[in-house]
Amino acid sequence: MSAKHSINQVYSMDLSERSRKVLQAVIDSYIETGLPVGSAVLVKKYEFNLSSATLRNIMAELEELGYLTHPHTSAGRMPTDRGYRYYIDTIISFEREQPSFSGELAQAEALQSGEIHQLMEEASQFLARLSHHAGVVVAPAEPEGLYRHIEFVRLRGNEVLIIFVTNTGAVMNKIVDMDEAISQHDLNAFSGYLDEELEYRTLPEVRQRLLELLREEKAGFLKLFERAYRASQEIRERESEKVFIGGASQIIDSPEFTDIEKIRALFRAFEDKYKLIKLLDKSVAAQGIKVFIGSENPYFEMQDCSLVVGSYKAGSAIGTLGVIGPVRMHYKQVIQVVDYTSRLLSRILDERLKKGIDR
Amino acid sequence: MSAKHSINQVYSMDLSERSRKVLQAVIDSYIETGLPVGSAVLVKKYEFNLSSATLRNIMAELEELGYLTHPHTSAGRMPTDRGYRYYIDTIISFEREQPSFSGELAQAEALQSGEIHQLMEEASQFLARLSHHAGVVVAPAEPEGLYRHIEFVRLRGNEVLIIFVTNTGAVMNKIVDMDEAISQHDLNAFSGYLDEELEYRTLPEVRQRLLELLREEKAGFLKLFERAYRASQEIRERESEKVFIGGASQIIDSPEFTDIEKIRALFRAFEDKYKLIKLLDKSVAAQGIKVFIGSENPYFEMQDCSLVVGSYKAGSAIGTLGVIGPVRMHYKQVIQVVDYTSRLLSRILDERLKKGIDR
DNA sequence: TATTAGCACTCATAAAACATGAGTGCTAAA
DNA sequence: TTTAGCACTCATGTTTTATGAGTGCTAATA
Repeated sequence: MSAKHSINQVYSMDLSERSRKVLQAVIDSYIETGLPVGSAVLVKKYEFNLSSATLRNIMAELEELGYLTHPHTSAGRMPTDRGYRYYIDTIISFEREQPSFSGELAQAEALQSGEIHQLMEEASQFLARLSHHAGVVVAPAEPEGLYRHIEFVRLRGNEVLIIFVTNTGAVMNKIVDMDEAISQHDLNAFSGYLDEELEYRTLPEVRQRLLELLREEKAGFLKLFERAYRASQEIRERESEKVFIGGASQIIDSPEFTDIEKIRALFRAFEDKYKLIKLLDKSVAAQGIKVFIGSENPYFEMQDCSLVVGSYKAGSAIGTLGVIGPVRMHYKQVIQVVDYTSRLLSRILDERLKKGIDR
Repeated sequence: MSAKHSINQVYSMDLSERSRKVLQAVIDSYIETGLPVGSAVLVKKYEFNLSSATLRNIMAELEELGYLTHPHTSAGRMPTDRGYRYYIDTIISFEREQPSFSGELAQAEALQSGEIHQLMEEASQFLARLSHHAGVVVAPAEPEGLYRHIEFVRLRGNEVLIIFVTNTGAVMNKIVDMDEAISQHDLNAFSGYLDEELEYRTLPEVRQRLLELLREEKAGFLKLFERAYRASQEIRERESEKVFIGGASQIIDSPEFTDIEKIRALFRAFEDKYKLIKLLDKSVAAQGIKVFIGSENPYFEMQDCSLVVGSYKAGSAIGTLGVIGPVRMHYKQVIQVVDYTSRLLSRILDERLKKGIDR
């Protein structure tokens, strides 16, 4: 599914079928147990018709190629980041249908009626529950939907509350300070004017049009235009900052995080939402799922973690979501969960969107 | 400041001035270093003109009374929860003015213009930063402010978006499904009607009045009334569920939490926002700061923590806020921080409120 | 009577010594 | 090319052995 990291490494040829099977067995076993895998274990658990000595030779080979390591001489083998990479890129395969999730699906569908941010919050918990790791959902930079209505409410002489509404029912608001008092009557007139002017536009178009109108305007609502435009900018920034993290405590459950220092660093990173956003947003270039394994991770606070990222679309806007967990995670399952959730979320948002289209 | 736990214990009399000083010294030293305090340390660090032997006798006495313990025979003394309780109730004193915070104050003031939830989010981080523990802010069960405006936006035939606005600029919204189509024109008429009917009422009054109007209503807007009322209920529940936790990772820094199990339990508890709300809300009976020390804590997941809780008022509504940290915390400082923040937050909200009053 | 010096005793903690066994790499035979 | 065999390594766990901080108690002292 991911390509970036495999593109300039042609490793599919330099491994015999047998070696690949051994690598898979080692990784499978290690993912399952968390214990370094010795040659004897391979003989017992898997059906190679080979002796432990032969398997030792093969593993030594795989180690030379950088796919496995040794914690120390007398220990079994465990995968390196590179080993995991190979495993994901060329060994395991994915099926789309996930009948095992269907029980949980009903619950997710129930979200449909909720508020959009609540939906994302619950989606992050959904990810966490299914993956047994931390789930993250980042709201799209641009809220979904088309312009539907703008309302100005005068709070006090100079303070005016601006409310934007999209046809999907998203509500965004901002208090602005006008330099001079404006009557509610004038505000209503302006609102009506904008409703006609901006109807059915996407939000980027709205901002664009506001800017044009602002420039055309000779007098009258000049100040109001200017404030509305600025508000639309600020709202956009504010909305795009929303991150939802579910099941962060699951991280602690992983036996790999015995080291308090690592846990601390990780939770610090979780608190720095801005970084998280950048991390996820940067990660997702196109469609599909992308996996970052340990050291591949752009943020070094997270180099003990792996990251499985996907995207979902809300109309024209694109949001990101993913799972953060230890490097030793059940990639196949997690990738399927992320894939499933991203499509689920897209579908739910799509339905909301469709509802709004013919108002 | 707190009384609950000291009311039925008359311990102020049964301790000599000297014993009290020793208890204070032990607790001070323990809070500072985290190490059990031996008699020799007391001689060195504090100016009792007593030998270590005498201090040993006094400490043995304090132990008998239940204020101190021994981890083992050959270790120094450390406070029990009861010891901390005595310490807080009758030994330390608090000053209101906190010049050391003033540097941070400016930053907090800057919050004033932000959205209310962002304000609370930042307040939780403010608490965390100043206390070096986790900071929690719970939104008031009832949003501040008075009725200002209601807006109905038709999204699609049967779906209507209801937006409530208070005179403080709080915006709450909810999508409802009408059984039959209603024109935007009718919705506007209804909105105008409600604006006249509900102006300047508090939100509980609004709900009350809506219910009355609903009963009086023979026909016409009956269904709309009913939906508006139900929306107001649901919004209330939703709004009251907001909890903001800042600096949760600070918890991990405390050397007391070496035990991964404890950390995990705690973070689980943090994720269960509903419980947190109950915890804080139940804790604050009246004005003032309340302290829960270790086992005094109503939730056993948190019996290794202490809790310093305060309240703030937003108009007629009351919200809670506090700090959660290890039992060995710098109570004096933390109490001052919570006290300070609660008054700061009240003041900021009050100013917002005043602005709204003469619209 | 209150305080203190002195001393035997306790026990957590750290270091050292030792045993165990899982798992390896290598060699030589099959 | 595979495998049996064996010496070797080294993390992990256990036992042993100091070390010393800190106590409680007793008897001397002010």
